[in-house]
Amino acid sequence: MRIARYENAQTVAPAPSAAPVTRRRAAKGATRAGAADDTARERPTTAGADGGAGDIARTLMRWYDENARDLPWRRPDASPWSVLVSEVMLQQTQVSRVEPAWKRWMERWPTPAHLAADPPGEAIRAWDRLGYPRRALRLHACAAAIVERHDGVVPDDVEALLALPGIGIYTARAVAAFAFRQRHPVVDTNVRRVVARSVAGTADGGANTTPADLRAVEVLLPEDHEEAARASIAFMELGALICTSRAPRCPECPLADVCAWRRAGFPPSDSAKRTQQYHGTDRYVRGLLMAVLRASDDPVPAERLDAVWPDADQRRRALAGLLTDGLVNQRHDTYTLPG
DNA sequence: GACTCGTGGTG
DNA sequence: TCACCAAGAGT
Repeated sequence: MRIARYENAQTVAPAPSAAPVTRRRAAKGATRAGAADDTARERPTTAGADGGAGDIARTLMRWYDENARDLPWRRPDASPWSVLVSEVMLQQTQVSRVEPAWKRWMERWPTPAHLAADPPGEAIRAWDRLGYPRRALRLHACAAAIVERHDGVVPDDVEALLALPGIGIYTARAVAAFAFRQRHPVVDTNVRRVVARSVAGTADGGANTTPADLRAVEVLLPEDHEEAARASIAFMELGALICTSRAPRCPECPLADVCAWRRAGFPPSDSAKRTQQYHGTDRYVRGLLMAVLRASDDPVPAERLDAVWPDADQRRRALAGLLTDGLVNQRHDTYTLPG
């Protein structure tokens, strides 16, 4: 795990303190020595005293059993295709926004062959406002590749998955682990953060998954494949629910007793946050153009696209980019989603 | 490795 | 309010 840089104190979550409810209990008076920190009582389990790697995974799995969200793509009857779709939708998009879109998507296109049989523009339209519509286009291309290369069956090995459009280092491993219950380190931003804090003692992980990250997580996984798959999703769930980027709930964390970041006094991160404005950017104008095209069943005249944004130069850049990306087709002076 | 690519939730 | 940030991938 790459050692994190330090960010300015402003963006760092305050070192977690006892919640009011724990204060009340403390006021009643804990007499046992060492019981003053009754935040420990709120933790369902604690990691083993030796702090071994296996203990972290097992502690996390026990915590996961009690605290995991009931998400449809995690259910035992979820198909590999449905898991793959969920993973692509979840790339940079919150669970709360993905869930309804995923349900509609799976009802309409229950297999790769169903999706591949429809034009890519329909995938882009159904993607609606999930963001990054190139993901929809790649997911459609992914379905077509699965049909062509794998007889419509989602492949179960990482290398074959990695070769599919829109499937990168994270998603390939996530599908192999969660859909096929294989033993692979699955490293996303949540896992990088959990391991950076609990093991390395730094506030956050790196921006991308490195081979070193994969090795650091691999040694934490149980040997058993099914248990490794459960541990992997438990790491992610802890990062999503407890060990969050902004306001971690350390008093509720099952790893609090072994957390290196906590032991070190919650040293801040110095990772430079890049100021990202959205409104008025080329990306924003792309979004405006795509919204018009998604909403129309007929070819859209250029004048209608011209109306979405006053800056003609910016409009032209955005539209050119969309054409280059294959998200938009041009016919004479009209535009459509790709057919 | 830095940069691009949407949209909305949140503290 | 507003800056951060959310299960990354591709170039």
